[in-house]
Parts: sequence; C-alpha cells; structure tokens
Amino acid sequence: MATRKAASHNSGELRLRPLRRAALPAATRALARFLIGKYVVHDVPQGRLCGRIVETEAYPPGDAAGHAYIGETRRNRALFLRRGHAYVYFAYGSSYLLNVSSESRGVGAGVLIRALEPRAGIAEMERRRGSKRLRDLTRGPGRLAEALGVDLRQNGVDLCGHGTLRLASDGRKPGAIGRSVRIGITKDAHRLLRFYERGNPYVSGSRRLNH
DNA sequence: AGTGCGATTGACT
DNA sequence: GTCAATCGCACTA
Repeated sequence: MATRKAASHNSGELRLRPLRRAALPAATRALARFLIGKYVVHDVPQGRLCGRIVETEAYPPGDAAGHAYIGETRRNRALFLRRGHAYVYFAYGSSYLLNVSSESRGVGAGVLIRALEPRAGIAEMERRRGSKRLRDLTRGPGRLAEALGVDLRQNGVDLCGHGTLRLASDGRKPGAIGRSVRIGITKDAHRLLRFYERGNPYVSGSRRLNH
C-alpha cells in the first residue's frame, strides 16, 4: 500500500497528455475549477519543470477586479486572446504572475494560477528560487512563476499548442475542491472565485480561507 | 513629467 | 500575525 501511495503522489512515473483547447470549459469560472488537478509544464534547457495546479482564481468578463476591466491595453492584451493563452504580467516590482485567458477572442478574462504542487524538475526549480523550503517552492503565484522560469517572454503564448510552456492532464480527478474569496484584491472582494484542492499543503492563503 | 496604485513576497514581532 | 520594498502601468496635464 505504501508503494501505491508513492506512485500516485511522487513524480516518478508522470504520464501527461496535452490539454487541447476543446477540452477547456468555455467560461472563466468553469475553467478555474477545471484547472485544479491539471498541470503546467515548462521545458527549459535544464530539463522539464512541471507542477500540478492546486489553486486558481477566476477573473470573469466585466469583473471590476480584473485587469481586462479597463479595456484592452498593451499590458493586458493577452487576456483578450481566445481561451488557453498565457497572460503574464509583472506585479509589485518583484513578481511575474501567470494567467490563462478564458473566453472568446476580444472578450477579456482570465484565470490566475496561484499555486502548484511541484512534480518534476524540483532541483532546477529550487535553484531558480534560491532553494527555500520545498513547501514554499511553488506556493503563491509569484513563486511558481519564478520556479518555472515564466516571465514576460511567455506573455501571449498558446498554452494548448506545441510551445515549451503548456497545460497538461494526468487523466485523474482532483480531490475535493474548496472555494473562497480571492486574495489581495479590493474590488468585488466578496465573490467566491478562488478555487483550491482541500487539504493540499501547497495551497496558499490563510487557514481561514482554506477551510 | 508626475502621480497613485497594486491579482506579492520575505523579513520580522 | 504585521509591514514595507519595489517598479511598471495607466492616467492626468
């Protein structure tokens, strides 16, 4: 039984299939929920960096808290691509944040990837992060982007294509999914648009929000 | 050219 | 738990 558990939770045998665009739900909230348990893969010169998504936030069309709310600008352009494209931006002078565009071309909405469970390339991710505690390697949107080597170069790339950065699935269903308000915003702060896998140690946020 | 403000993080009490 | 660093962006003039 110990071996069974190891097989399901360790990175040893990781069979991933690319996520085709047609498999992505065509609405922002549904996509945010769908992405829990899926994978972000980034192939870099040092090898494959990969994490399982355990926390997301939806920023639907017309959401005052979303970057697309002000209309299309040079910075948020990628949010207006059809679903499945990367929107990466630089926040607080220190962190890159990775989002997945989530609606039809021209609409403007996205899903923020807030936390990953490290699955492959852990040594290289630790090197890129300056080797902190494993628990903090990809817990938080800025941290996971740094670990995966995601920055403005990936802004606008197709995550359902054949590029080095893409989404994937292991075909398994995730554990129980919890919801809460979104973290770090002030507008529309009451909406329950944050999704996370219950009990997963790599989920960010306070105990109160992760109940 | 100047201003205000974050979809955060790491250091610290 | 609290708090400030940090800088690109959008907006005003």
